[in-house]
Amino acid sequence: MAKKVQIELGEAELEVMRALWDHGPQTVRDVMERLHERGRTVAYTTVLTFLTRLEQKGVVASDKRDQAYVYKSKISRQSVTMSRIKALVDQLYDGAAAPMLAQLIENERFTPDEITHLRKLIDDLDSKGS
Amino acid sequence: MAKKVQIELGEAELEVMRALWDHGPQTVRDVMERLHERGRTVAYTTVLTFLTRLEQKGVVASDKRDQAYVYKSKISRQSVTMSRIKALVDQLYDGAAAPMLAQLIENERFTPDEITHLRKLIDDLDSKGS
DNA sequence: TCTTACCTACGACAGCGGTAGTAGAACGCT
DNA sequence: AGCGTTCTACTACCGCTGTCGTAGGTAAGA
Repeated sequence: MAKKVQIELGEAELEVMRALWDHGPQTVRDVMERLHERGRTVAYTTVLTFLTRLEQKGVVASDKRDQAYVYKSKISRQSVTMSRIKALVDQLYDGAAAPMLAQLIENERFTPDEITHLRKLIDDLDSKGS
Repeated sequence: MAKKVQIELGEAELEVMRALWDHGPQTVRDVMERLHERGRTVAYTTVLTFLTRLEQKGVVASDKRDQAYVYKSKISRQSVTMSRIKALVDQLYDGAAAPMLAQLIENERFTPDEITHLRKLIDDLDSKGS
């Protein structure tokens, strides 16, 4: 379970990953359309560049099918999220997650349902123990 | 209280901000020493560049005292944290904080004390309401 | 006064990420 | 066979960030 030392993804690259996470393996053209839907109207070759770089970084894989390559994500959204949060917590709180979590809880607005859900998550922590 | 639309800080810049947050207003040399203590052995002029850029970005202020300028942060650690988290949540979860929070709670290890504290925070949300 | 030490201003450079153009291969239609 | 469409490979460029070096000011000691 060796974690990549760092999964370094830019903002646009992340949106490409999202397209793959949300809609499964796709061609360059597919991904481009997803990005356009989300308001990022980039050129076809730009998307190609993104995917090529992501493949070099080892976070997506491609295989030729019919005319075009189909790209799929090799990493989970969760691993990226956690990696990012970890970086954040390290950079701002020396790795202590609790204070950041506290701040997050205090500053965000949650619906009653969400609150109930969060409480349940916290409760579950007890039984699990550290 | 209009927040900057975006507080865009690099990783090294963030460490400079931390030095200012943790130890108050300081000279270039002071900040450099803080960075060295934290294992970032950068040159004096590099720190100077950081502080100059941060001032251009409007997040630190300087005033001349004796020989050297003393720099101080103009923004709070909290605002930066929230801004970063917001970016993260937007980028990965379309702005829905709860799912990310949930993932964070599930993946991090907390001490019993921290759990108690977190529970209290959640409880307080109820009384406060949205 | 000359030297030394420290400070700031300015310029430079490389790597990365976002963005795209062009060239050339491959496929299909006429 | 020739043409248009589509795909990939390559190259390029700009702005930002991390990193310094050099040059020139100024204060303080020899």
